[in-house]
Amino acid sequence: MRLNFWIIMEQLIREKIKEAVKFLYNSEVDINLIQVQETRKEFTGDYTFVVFPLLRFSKNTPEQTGESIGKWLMENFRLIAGYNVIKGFLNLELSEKWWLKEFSKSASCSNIYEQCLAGKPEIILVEYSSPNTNKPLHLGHIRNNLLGYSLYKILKACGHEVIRTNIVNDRGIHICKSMLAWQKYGKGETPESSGMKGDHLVGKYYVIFEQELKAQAAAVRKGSMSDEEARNATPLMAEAREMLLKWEAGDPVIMDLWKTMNSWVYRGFDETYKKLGVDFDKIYYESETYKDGKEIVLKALSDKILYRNPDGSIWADMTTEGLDQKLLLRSDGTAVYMTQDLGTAMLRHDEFKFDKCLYVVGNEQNYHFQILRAVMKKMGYAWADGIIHFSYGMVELPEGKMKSREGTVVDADDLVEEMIGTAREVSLELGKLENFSNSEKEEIFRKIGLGALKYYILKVDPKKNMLFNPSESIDFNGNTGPFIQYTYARIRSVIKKADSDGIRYGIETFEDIKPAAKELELIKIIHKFAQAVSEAARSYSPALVANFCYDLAREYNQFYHDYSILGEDDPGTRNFRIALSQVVCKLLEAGMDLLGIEMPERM
RNA sequence: GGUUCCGUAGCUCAGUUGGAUAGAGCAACAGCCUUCUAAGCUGUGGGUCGCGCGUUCGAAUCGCGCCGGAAUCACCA
Repeated sequence: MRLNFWIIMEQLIREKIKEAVKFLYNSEVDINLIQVQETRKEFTGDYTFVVFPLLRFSKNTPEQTGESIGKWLMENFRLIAGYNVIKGFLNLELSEKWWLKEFSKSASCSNIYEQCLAGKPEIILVEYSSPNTNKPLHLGHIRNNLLGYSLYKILKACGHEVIRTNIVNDRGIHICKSMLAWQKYGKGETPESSGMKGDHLVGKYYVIFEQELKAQAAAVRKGSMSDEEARNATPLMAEAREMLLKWEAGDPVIMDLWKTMNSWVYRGFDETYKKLGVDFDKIYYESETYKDGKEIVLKALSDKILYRNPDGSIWADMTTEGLDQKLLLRSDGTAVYMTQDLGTAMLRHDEFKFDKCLYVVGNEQNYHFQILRAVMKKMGYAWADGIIHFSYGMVELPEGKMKSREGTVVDADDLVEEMIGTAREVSLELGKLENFSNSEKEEIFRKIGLGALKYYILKVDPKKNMLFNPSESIDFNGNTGPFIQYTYARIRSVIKKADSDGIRYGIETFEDIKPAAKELELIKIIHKFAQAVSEAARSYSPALVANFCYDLAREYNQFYHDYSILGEDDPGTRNFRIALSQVVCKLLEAGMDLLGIEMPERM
């Protein structure tokens, strides 16, 4: 198995330098002192050796030391074709022939991810999406879904067995709120009768509940009552609590309503998931897992790992781990959020025996997951080490956080439609798709609109909060999804023309080619693909893949602009350029696929 | 107040385990379509990497202290 050769090469060079130091200065040097890195673009060379740490062995100036080592490498390491020393930096050049050979090897390699395989394959669960069934998905969920799906793709590309899961939060007081509002004010409205998407319809009644509650709270409010107290004192809230009790008791009327309204929501969610292109292997429902959680808690209580308060509530004392006391079961015996997460984790481990379980959940829940892992470890489940909270940042609007109560949420469906609409507008204005049918055009608009949205979100470092300004629409130029898609479509078009012109091309050894600077540059970037993907898998960051795709596309566009491909007279050079284009095309498609972005063949 | 995360160009963001003169895009300005797609390419301007101190040959990157922003500290999820 061939690993990433930038890294292998680096290792090789370091070993050679160790040899050089032994020969030249008669000292055994710790290999970790030998720093080799990629040469910065503005200097000539491929790898740079930083000589400063070795000065104490050479007892010479940085320049002299670099010069001596460079000379020795030239004579004793045939892959090095040249070197130069600038200040304390020794830049080493690999031979062009070597690069060309590597290029033809990768170009003819059938498994594009071959070099991404690193480390031993693991079983990894990825939990993402995790919606509530009382309101539709919004921009925050979009970031969650895209990150989760992309992580799945990236980890899988690196050879892991990855299972996508979703936990649906389908029980609790918030669900009862929308049910109650529908019961009281809904007049039997259904998705069919209203023409609304199921999740939006249910979300509408959740909002109605909140409005009604606010009005009632204002009416009952007296004296020094806090907002919270006033809300809890309303008749409406009392009704909601009563409904929750009935739900837990399995009241047939309530269960029926619950199932009906949930089914509306699921149909709505499915539509949104489908549009976003995300999918799951296994869906868990909180209404089914919270009971397992209770059992785990009760067992731990009898094992004296937990303790019971006089009021009957059950707690974990996490102060020894530097955390707080944590409630795991209410005094009335009902489950809290943590309870169901314990149950779900256990179920998942029983079912899949995962090495890692990745929770794609916003950074607002950092504390929750810290506790979850610590509690499970305290209970003696060693595999809890595999619980990893993939914590991502919030999507903020110019006026701050999105708040459903204040109506400042950006709805997922609306946003997707808007993006496709903008793609349509821009595309029609450019007028490049005239001989396409309407359905073909719509398919292209969809890919571009979604590509713009997905790339916009995934190119940002996941752990950072990001800003979305709805009044400035997402760009289609520059460092964007459509730019990369455009580059791809352009290459497709070149290859199509080569075919229709009857030009013969293929992957050869390219031994006689004298590559131009831009072409060599392209070859080098191409070979960073594996590095970007495996690094993205290691650090859980789709952004690395996104930024790699952009670099590659930009480099190709410059190359495309500077050189003629099909117009080139020399067949060997022409063939080489077509091969370069083909490989870039393949890598862009693969890289964007890791982000869940589809590529249009024309645009 | 405790804990965690963030602070890089007017705006949105990159910046590998510390390394050379800090990188893109957007916005502004100036060029380039009779030739494989101009959703592109080229150029110009724009920076005290929040502030200070320290660690060292070398700091946007590591440590400490401030300043500013966010999240969290529920018998909510």
